[in-house]
Amino acid sequence: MPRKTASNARSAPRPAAAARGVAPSSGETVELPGKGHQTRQAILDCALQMAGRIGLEGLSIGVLADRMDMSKSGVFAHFGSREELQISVIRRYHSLFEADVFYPALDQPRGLPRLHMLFDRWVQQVSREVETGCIYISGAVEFDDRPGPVRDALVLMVQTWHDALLRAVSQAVEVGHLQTNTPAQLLMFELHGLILALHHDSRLLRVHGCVELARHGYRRLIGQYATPTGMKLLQTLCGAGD
Amino acid sequence: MPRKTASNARSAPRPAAAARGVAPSSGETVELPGKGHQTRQAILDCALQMAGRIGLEGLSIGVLADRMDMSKSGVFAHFGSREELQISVIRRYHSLFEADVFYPALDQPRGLPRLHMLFDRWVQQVSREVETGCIYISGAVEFDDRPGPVRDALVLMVQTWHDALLRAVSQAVEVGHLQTNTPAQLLMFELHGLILALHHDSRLLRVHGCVELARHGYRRLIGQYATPTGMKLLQTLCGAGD
DNA sequence: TCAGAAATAGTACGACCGTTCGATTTTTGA
DNA sequence: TCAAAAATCGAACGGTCGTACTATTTCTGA
Repeated sequence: MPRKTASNARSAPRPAAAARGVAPSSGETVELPGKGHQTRQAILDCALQMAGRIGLEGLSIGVLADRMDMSKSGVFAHFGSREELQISVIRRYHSLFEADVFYPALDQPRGLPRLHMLFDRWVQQVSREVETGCIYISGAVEFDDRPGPVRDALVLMVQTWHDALLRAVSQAVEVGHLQTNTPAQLLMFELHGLILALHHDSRLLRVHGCVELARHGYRRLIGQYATPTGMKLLQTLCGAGD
Repeated sequence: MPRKTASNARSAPRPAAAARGVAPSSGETVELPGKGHQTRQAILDCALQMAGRIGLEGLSIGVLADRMDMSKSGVFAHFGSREELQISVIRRYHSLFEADVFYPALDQPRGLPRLHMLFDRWVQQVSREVETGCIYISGAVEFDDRPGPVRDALVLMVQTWHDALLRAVSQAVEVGHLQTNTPAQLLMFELHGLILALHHDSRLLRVHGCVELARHGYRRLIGQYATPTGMKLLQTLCGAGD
C-alpha cells in the first residue's frame, strides 16, 4: 500500500466543505460553505437517529446511504472514514445537547433555579423514548473498553458536561442555596446515577413512572443538602407534594 | 432453500450435549453429558470475557474460534446460531452473578446485614476493571431498542435480580431496620443508579475513588430511611466515619 | 472391542462491510 | 456564461461475518 496512504491522507480531511463558517456576511442562517454543508448536516441528523437506536458501533455507511437516498461513496466522501463519522455524530449530539439542556438553563439565576432546570431538561432529554437515545450513555458503554479517537472525543464531551454541572452545584453552594459542606462530587455522582437509572428503566425495563422516580430522587437528594433558603426555593420549583 | 429449513431446525437445538444433567449418579462435579459440555463451558467463559469488553453485539464466532484454537464450525455447532450463543452468555453471566453476589448474601440475617452484603458485592462485581465488564449493563444499552429473544432473556435476568433486591429491601422494613414508610421502589432506583454511575465513572472516565463515592452514596441513602436500630447496624456494617 | 454417536474440522456460499478510484453531475463565482 | 471546483455516483476490492453441508476424528457404552 504505497500510494494508498497518500491518497487516504488527502481524502480524509478534505471532503466536502469541512470548515465551519461562523461569520457569513449576510446573516447567520445562510451557510457559508454551500450545499455540501447542508447535506452533511442532513446525513448527521439521520446518523444521529440511527446511532440512538443501534449504537455508534451499529452505524453502517451503507444503511445510512440507503436512508438518505444517496450512494455509499457519496455519504462516505463527507467524512473520509467511519471513525470520523462516529466522531461527527458525537459532536452533533453534543451541540444539540447544549442547545436543549445547557444554554436554556443559563437564563435562570445561579443556584438552585439553574441547577433545577439543568436536571429537569436532562431528564427530559434522556426519557424521550420515541426519539434518539442518549449517545453519551450508549457511547460510554460501547467505548469504555475501546481506546481510540472516538473514545477520546466522547470522554471530552461527557467531561465537559459534567464539569458544567459541577459548576452549577458549586454556584448553588456559593449563593447559599446548598450547605457549605455539601460534597459536590458525591452529589454529582448521585444525580448522574438517577439519570442513568432513568435511562435503564425507561428503555430496557419499560418501567412506568420512572421519570417521577428520578424527580423524587432529585428532590430528596437536594433536600438533604439544602439550606433553609434552598428548601423554600426547592418547594417552589418542584411544586406541591413530598 | 427447500431442505435448508428442515436442516436448520434440526441443527439449532440439537448440537452437542444440550441437556443439563442435574443428578448424575456418581457426584455433582462429574458432568453427565461428557466432553461436549466441558468445551461448551470453556467457550462460554471465553465468550463472556469477550462480551464484557466489546459487548454482546461485538461477539464474533470467528474470533471466538481463534481464541479457543478451534474451527469456526466447531464452535458454531455448540450453539446453532449466534443468537443462541448470546443468550447462553447472558445465562452464564447470570449464574456467575448469582454465585458471586446473591447466594453469599443469603447467609446473612435478613434486613440490613443481607442488604448490605448484596450491595457491597454488587459494587465489587461492577468495579472489577481488569476483568469482565457487567453484561447486564452493557447488554441493557445494546438491546434496549432491539426486540428479540436476546433482549427477552436479558430482561428476564435483570428483572429477576431486581426483584431479589427489592425483596431484601422489603425484609429490611419488616425486621425493623428501615422505616415502615420507606419507598422501596425509589430506594431500589437510587441504589441501581449508584451502581450505574459507578460503572460509568470507573470504566469511561476512570475516576479515582468512585467506589468510595458509591459506598458513601449507599450509606447516606440507607441512613435516611433507617430506624434507630437500623442506624446502629449501618454504622457497624460500614465501619467508622461518615 | 467395536459399532454407533458425538464432537470437531474443512470448505464453501452469499451478504454486508469500509474503502478506493475514476467518471460524472452539480454547484459556484468571476 | 463558462470554466474551475465541489459533490455525487458506480463499480470494484479485500475482508469478515454467520451459516450450511460434508467429511473426519474422537469419544462412549454395551
